[in-house]
Amino acid sequence: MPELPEVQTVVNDLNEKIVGHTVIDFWSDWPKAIKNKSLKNFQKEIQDRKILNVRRIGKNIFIDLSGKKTLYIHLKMTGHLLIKSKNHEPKTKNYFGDKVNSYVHHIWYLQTKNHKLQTNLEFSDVRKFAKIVLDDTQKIAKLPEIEKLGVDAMSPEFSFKKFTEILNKKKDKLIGLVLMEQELISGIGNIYRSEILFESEVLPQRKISSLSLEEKKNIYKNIKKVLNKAIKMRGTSDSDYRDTNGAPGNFQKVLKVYRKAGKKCSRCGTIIKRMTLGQRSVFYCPKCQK
DNA sequence: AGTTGTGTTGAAGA
DNA sequence: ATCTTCAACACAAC
Repeated sequence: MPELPEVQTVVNDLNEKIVGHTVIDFWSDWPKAIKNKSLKNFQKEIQDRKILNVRRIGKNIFIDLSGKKTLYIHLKMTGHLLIKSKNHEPKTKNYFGDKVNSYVHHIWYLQTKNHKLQTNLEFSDVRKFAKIVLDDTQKIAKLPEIEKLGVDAMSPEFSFKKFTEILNKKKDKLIGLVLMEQELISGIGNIYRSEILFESEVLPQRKISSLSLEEKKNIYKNIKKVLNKAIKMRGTSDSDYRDTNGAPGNFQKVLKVYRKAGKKCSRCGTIIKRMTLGQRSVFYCPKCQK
């Protein structure tokens, strides 16, 4: 499941590999993913645009194109972008044959100006929940779902003061829910909320109003720490997520509680528990977390 | 072989 | 307003 660290990994890869390339064609067998125009118009409007820059807010990816257009992509649950260069195979092991990478429903055909490099940007998405929008950069920024996004969890603007302000507005809510709410803080999903709260030794079902200053500081610190570590490890490939080479990340190797129900806590040996919070599973150690 | 779990987000229902 | 449920969709696991 792509959350902030996975999306950051993809954005870094795209900036490294496809900036400067021009879109020469586009193919799709699932045009439903394109939210604001027909396949035909999408193809017409993206053609000959140069890729200038790639950025993100929370889990949302923005590919800035020439002519003041932006390609906005949300990977949702199983979406991942693959970069396949025609001219040279990836230096490392080739993962493109893996089943998880085989559900390609959209392809951007790219080319460098001198025609030296031909590259496909392919979008694999088993469950087809992903979203693609192409529009003026300004209009993308004004989309309701973008405009209402909360502060990005890894941005410098997300200070402890800001975190406290957010918490103060949500005193009656549960910390396990607040961490996931994209309109409050953007970027944290189901995997990292469990991991952050484990590291913070706070139970997910705790009410905001019951948290001490010490606990709040601890949670804030661990949001940055856990996400940073996950970015360094190129994200979690618990199920479908893959990087632009089709390769899995590494953070699943160091998960402490996520999907560990029934297993022993790495810190104290107590059996890790699972509960449902906001229609999703949350995992915790009943002894380490208070 | 049918049922269930999986999790992101937006929309619909209460 | 605010909370809860569902729907989008496909597959693995039971």
